[in-house]
Amino acid sequence: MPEPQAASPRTPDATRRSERSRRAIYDAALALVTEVGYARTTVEGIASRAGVGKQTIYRWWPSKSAVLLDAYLDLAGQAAAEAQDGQDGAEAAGLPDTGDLAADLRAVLRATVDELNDPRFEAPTRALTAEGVVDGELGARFVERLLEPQLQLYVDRLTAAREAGQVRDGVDPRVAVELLVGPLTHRWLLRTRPLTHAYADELVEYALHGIAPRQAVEGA
Amino acid sequence: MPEPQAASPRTPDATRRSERSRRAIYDAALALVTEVGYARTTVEGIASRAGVGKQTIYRWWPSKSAVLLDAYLDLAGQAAAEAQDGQDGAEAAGLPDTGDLAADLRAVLRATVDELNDPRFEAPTRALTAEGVVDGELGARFVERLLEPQLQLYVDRLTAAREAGQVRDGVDPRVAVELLVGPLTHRWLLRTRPLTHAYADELVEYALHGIAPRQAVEGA
Amino acid sequence: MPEPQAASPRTPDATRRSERSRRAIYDAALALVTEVGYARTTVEGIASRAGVGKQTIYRWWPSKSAVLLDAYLDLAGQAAAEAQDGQDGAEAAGLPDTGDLAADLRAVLRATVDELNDPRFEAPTRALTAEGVVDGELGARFVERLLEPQLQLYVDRLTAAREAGQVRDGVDPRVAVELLVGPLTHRWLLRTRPLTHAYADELVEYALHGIAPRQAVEGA
Amino acid sequence: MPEPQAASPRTPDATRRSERSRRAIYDAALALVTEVGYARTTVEGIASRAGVGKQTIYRWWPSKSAVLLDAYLDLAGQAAAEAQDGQDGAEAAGLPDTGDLAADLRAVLRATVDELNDPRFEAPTRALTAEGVVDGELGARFVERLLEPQLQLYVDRLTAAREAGQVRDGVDPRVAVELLVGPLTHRWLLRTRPLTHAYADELVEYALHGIAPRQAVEGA
DNA sequence: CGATAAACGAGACGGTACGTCCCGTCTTTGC
DNA sequence: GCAAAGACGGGACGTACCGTCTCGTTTATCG
Repeated sequence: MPEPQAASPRTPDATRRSERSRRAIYDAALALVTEVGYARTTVEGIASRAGVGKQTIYRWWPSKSAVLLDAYLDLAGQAAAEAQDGQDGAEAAGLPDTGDLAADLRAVLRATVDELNDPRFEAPTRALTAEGVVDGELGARFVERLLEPQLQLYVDRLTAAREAGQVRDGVDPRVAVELLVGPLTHRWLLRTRPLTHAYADELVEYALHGIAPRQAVEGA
Repeated sequence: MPEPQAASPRTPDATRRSERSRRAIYDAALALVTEVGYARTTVEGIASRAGVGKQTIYRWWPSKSAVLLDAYLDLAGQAAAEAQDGQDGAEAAGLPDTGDLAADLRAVLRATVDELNDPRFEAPTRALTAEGVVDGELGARFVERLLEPQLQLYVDRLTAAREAGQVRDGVDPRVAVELLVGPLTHRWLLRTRPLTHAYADELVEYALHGIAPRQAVEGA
Repeated sequence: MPEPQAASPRTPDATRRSERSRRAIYDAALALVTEVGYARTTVEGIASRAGVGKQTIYRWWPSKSAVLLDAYLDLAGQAAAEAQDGQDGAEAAGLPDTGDLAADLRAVLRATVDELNDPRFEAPTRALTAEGVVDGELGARFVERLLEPQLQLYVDRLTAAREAGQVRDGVDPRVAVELLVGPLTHRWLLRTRPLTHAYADELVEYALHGIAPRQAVEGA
Repeated sequence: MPEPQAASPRTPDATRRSERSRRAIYDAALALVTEVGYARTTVEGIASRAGVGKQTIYRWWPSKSAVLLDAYLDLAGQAAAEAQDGQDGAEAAGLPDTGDLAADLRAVLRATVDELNDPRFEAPTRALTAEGVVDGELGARFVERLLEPQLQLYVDRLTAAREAGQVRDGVDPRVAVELLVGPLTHRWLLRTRPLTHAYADELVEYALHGIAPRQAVEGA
């Protein structure tokens, strides 16, 4: 039953789309970005490596960066699904909550450090971030689809902590999150210093002091 | 063919360099990046706009990004010189030290916010940062020539504060700096939230709490 | 899979063919060639204009030129049928034979001039002729199906004239035909000079002199 | 001293043109047309075979057919120069004039037959003629640069013959030329019959009868 | 002060990739 | 089971820039 309402002139029919090609394009795009870098990755190269016509790429994506974004989201989705399997599965992808806020944050930030240092992720993540810095639209989608959901997990965990009295009233959890994540990102993006577990621990320590209730600090 | 002793063919004679062309190239590069964005700024476009032969660009710079970096450093240098004129001039570009650490940091961070929001700086800064994220070598030069000297000013101010007992012993000033600057950069680069004075103030508050001496907090 | 007795997969069943589509394809092909020229007429364009799937064209024709050839033969057939209605119909499409060879040939050549100048025919005739010049196979079909039958009419008329003593013995009627038709075609194809009735008359005069019996010329 | 008047915006500087590339392009174009035919000759193919950038072709010619036209004119020029060397040289490329008109024309038409049957010329000549049939502008240039000069030689020879009383007064030499050349072209382009010396001789015989003075025929 | 050599403006060159148009094939859906 | 629709792998289009390479033309020391 063809939907008569939708589908403007130049809009292809998504139901006929080749899954095979989509996968091949994702794989080729990620491989090329990793191997030769973003600037030297070309649509033509992706098409040729994926064994696909160029038009098949241009039919579904407007630009190289858009392809890479989807390829990356797909990769992140897979990685998340795998990680999920290691947990009990029921309560989805929340941050751990053992009651020990500092320990929980250290674990998560250390994991983030590891991921950022993982060569499998490094090239595409850098490429997309850089592209998003310059191309507002791509950046917005990147943030919306990937970054914000992740930050929201921190916000949730910190909100819980505040309700448990571990965080000072009046602290904006959003700002608190950025106090942790901002420096990490800064170091990684700008390569000013190596990104280590020790750095993650230090950040957690300073940030938690910064947002702790006054008496909590006193009692420590 | 008499071989002169010095200066191989590939090394142009910098003393004969046309200052006029250099300036025109900087201006054209910055203007184009601002007007059409980094990706659509081309060496050919810069040359044509500057009324300069392409070879004159390739003679002195290896790539588009290198031109832009120099153009940007030139711009930053001018801006710094102007800002300098407002100060007493003798003790160069140190951070203010009124004794009130929080107030000093708020002032500096607010100024940074203003600069990042200045459309005159935004496009080239984003362009160079993004390029540096992906191109390690350019990034390194960008950091070395521009970012590190600035961060060092913070480090100096915080070191002074620590000696004055306003910062907890054992706190790494470098990490403390990143606690302030990292979140700011994060917000600006990724455009997750608007960059305001209020945000700068909040960061200073939380960060200072985080690195304050225990008793200082207690006594507050 | 039950193999039906006749019609291999590659041979579609012509009895089920859609007459409606065939007509629409002919019309679209001729219209496009006339409007945008042969080179910019595409199979996709014909299909879309005819409201027909591309495969419907490829099912029945091997190439763009083959479609156009059939479309043209169809058009020529219609034109011939119309012209026929003006005659007594019984003796089909022979050249007129009033006994005055020169007058008969003038009439026919003038009619040919008019047809070649008819914008309805010009574009497709040029397109097919040009294609046939380069593509031997298409050219052969074009000649066999269209040109040769027409030239044969001239041959017949001239043979009759020779038997009536109006043409010198030993003259090859085929060559004589080309003496008339060749120059006409030459002028039309190569656009060296305008194609007029006067030119047709002149050709008839010279050619008839050329093939006349010696005494006939003497007696004239 | 740069000429300030000439050279509109997008007009390249012809004085800097690479003769090497021009030659390579001509050779590649002619070779490809001969080897794979006009339709399957591509600008990309010519460029690649000539070891030349595509832009170098598009800088100097607007289309594939224009390239081929120039390549062909070059070839024809060379061939003419070679042929010239065989003659006494002084009186350029006029048709022979031995006083025997029929013999002279037979010689020339036979040479034309040989050239049209020469595989070295066949493919490009067909290609250009066909293209000119469809593309009026190219056709006009082809006729002007190549065909008309040749036909003019015939016109000159026939005019001389008329003055010598070998051609009837009142005969238009131009039409007379087409009486000879038209049928030849017709047979060659449309491949209706093989193109032979005998055919050339027959054409000369009939055509000369057609344009002979009345008494001349009588006296023959 | 005039010679000379380097930097300059200009832009042609061999290339690579762009994003688009069609090719001819294949697959899905509906009549 | 043909037909409309159109996605697919592929090839070529004509354009934009790349970075290199001559060209004359300034320009600015040096002999």
